[in-house]
Amino acid sequence: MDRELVLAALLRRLNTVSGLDDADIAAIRALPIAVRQWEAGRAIVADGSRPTECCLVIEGFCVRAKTTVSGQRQILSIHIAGEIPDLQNLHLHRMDHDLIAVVASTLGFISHASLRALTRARPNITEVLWRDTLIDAAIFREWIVNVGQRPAPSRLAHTVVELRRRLAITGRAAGDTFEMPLTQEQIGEALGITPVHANRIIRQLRDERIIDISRGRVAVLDEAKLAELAQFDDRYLHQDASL
Amino acid sequence: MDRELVLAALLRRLNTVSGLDDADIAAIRALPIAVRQWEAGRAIVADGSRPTECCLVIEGFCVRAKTTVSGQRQILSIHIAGEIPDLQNLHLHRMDHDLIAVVASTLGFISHASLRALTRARPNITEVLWRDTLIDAAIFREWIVNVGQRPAPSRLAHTVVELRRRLAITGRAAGDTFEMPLTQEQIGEALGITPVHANRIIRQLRDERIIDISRGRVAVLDEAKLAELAQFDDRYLHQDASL
DNA sequence: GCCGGTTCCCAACAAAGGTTAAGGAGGCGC
DNA sequence: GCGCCTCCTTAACCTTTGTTGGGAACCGGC
Repeated sequence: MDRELVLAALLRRLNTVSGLDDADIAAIRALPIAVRQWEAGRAIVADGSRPTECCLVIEGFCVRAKTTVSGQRQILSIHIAGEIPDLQNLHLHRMDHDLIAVVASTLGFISHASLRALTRARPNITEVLWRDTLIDAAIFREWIVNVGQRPAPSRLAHTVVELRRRLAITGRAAGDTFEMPLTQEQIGEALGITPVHANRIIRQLRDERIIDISRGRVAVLDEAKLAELAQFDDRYLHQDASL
Repeated sequence: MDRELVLAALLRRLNTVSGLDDADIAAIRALPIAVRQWEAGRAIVADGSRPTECCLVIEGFCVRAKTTVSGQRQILSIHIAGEIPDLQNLHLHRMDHDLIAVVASTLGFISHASLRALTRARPNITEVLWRDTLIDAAIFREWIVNVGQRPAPSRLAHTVVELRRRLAITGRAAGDTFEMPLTQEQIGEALGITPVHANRIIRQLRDERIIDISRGRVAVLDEAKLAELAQFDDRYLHQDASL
């Protein structure tokens, strides 16, 4: 297993606050992680459940989503390798949304018990994990702005730029194309629009030669126009603790 | 000052996880809090700033909001007495949105230094504060669903029911009416619609005798129809740690 | 290679929400 | 009491997005 690679991705993300010493890093490396393969479309943690472990994305893509009483689904976030999308369960106990693998993925499961032991023993790690959940919340805030204020083409552009930026940190968005394995229906669920309208704006941005989204990949055709549309300000990602 | 009352509200909120012992409570009570009056409309913490203290709402109403490059504003959350709307700054350092008092308010400021000392000394308190920020994030998630999936009248209904529920916990929403001191423009900013459309749906819900919003107060006229519209499921508030 | 499902694509029409513009009510300072 | 300012209110018109219904392309399983 490329356990080393996974831990490296996780540690790089956590370490943006540069508060981890060697002993902290060793303790994280020593965490027992159960690696499992997950098939596309299968729920990892279901709304209403009370999980006893957290899920580290090793390879693949996951989304968090809520379904309303009337059956509409809203995607809340997209998660990539190196992230722990259900870290909040360490203190919230009951899921208020679903966590789903959108493509076949490799996942690592870490028991709450071992994470709690870690945070009790090492305050540095507690702060770093806490910070991680705070960045998660910052991304939710920007997602609210996206869905609440931007017209659909800008919404799509912003989401694409955010994902690209996050993938780039782990070296997965080199060049002008990167993976975004969502169907048009799922893109609609993320942006708060219908699949028909998602198709319309994807086509529109393709016709305007700004981005081309097809078969789970995004190709950036015009960097400048994309930036213009997305109005992306990366401060909310809190990548650099010194800024 | 009714410092006792304030601390009681704060402790009740934090204590939903029932993880605080007497020594923890004593330590929180011993926190140095600088009480200040704030005028309506004035920013408490501005986007881009690097605060050195957290703000406890003692009396009044605050909102968090983001302004896009093109000048549109989205309200992200509404905060009431007993809450600490900028607790995330303890680990994020730089604000990615504004915190604003929407009416004249009494605020208590607690230095990051004293909060950090507290969390370093008392792991229970760390977990409780961490949990508080996680509930904050859970409310953001529901806000995304609200803005992304519900039609405008349901959006308004949901927001009203959520605020009412949270006010009720602190005994501020007894009976059929409660305070919601937002202008129609601000209601629009919270729901992701224009002030004109906000006015339209407020009028509509008034005409249909469901709720009456005027002069900063909400009167619930028809409990059943309101519930029907809002489709409110309070699980996301995580009020009871045992569920 | 064929078949059945999913995904993508598209057009016509309907509905929700945005824009512009303007008048009226209420509160506050002088 | 007057004037100013903010907030509320409304109408007419326009744009974006949703709905319905269909067909084409792709993919995995047999």
